[in-house]
Amino acid sequence: MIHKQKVRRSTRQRRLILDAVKDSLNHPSASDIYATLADSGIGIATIYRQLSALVEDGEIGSFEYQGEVRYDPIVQPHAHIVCSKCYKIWDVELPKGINNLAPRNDSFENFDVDLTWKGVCNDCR
Amino acid sequence: MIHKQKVRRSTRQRRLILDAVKDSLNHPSASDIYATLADSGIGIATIYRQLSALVEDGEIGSFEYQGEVRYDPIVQPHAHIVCSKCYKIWDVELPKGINNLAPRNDSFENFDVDLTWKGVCNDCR
DNA sequence: TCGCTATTGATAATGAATATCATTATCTTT
DNA sequence: AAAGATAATGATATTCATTATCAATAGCGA
Repeated sequence: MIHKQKVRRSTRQRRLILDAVKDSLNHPSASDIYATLADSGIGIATIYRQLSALVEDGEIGSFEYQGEVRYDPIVQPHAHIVCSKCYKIWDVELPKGINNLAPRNDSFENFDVDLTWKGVCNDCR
Repeated sequence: MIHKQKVRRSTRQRRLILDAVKDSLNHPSASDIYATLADSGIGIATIYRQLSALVEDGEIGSFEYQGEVRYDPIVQPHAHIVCSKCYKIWDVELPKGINNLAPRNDSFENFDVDLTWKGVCNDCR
């Protein structure tokens, strides 16, 4: 065998963190999740560790924005639109056929796209 | 008058930092530029301050990647393609007509797009 | 229940970026 | 060219997000 697959255990902490992300609406950061689960007694290190693990396991999505990692209950590919004033984030769908527009050639195999529209939202105008 | 426009002064440090970014090929971070200009005696705080100022003035571009801000000699809109293994970055052109695919509606005015393709480059396979 | 080891929580450590502040250098006006 | 106003600098302290360390705990298979 090449790789001993490390078994992922189901812990109270992991279940709570996954639920918190799945129930979220605002693309929370690690410290947002920590705040949400404040009365659970979960340590901040565990928050970071499990969020990374959940992303690695494909249970949640992630992207970086404004100097921190944001987590996303939606794992299906989609785009974001952000306000340059208030920094709020919305989900929007990826343009149809975007993958046909990828710079496909022999030397690069692409399998993912990160797309963010930037503008000023209604509230900020 | 509404705003007293603060005049930007031309300093030796600003010129060197701008030149370093303009001459760069690898989307350098602030500490990359600091290393490049090591024997100039420029302090790290000035590196950060001027890089931000240059972006604000539209002299250079910037984007965040892997937990740090990267600077870009190209200010014209373009996309990036990154390798998920070695984390190298290449410039690619934006798909033609990408702006027509923006989710344009009354409540949001968008004027910029951030597009990154992710995959595995030739060297990493 | 036992034993192995993945996971946790507290906390130290790292790294990027910003704030502070006395000193220096630019630029405009004389 | 000199003076005055103030933007910019450099050293360094500080903040903030994230990761590393490690002894103690708790899943899970035998």
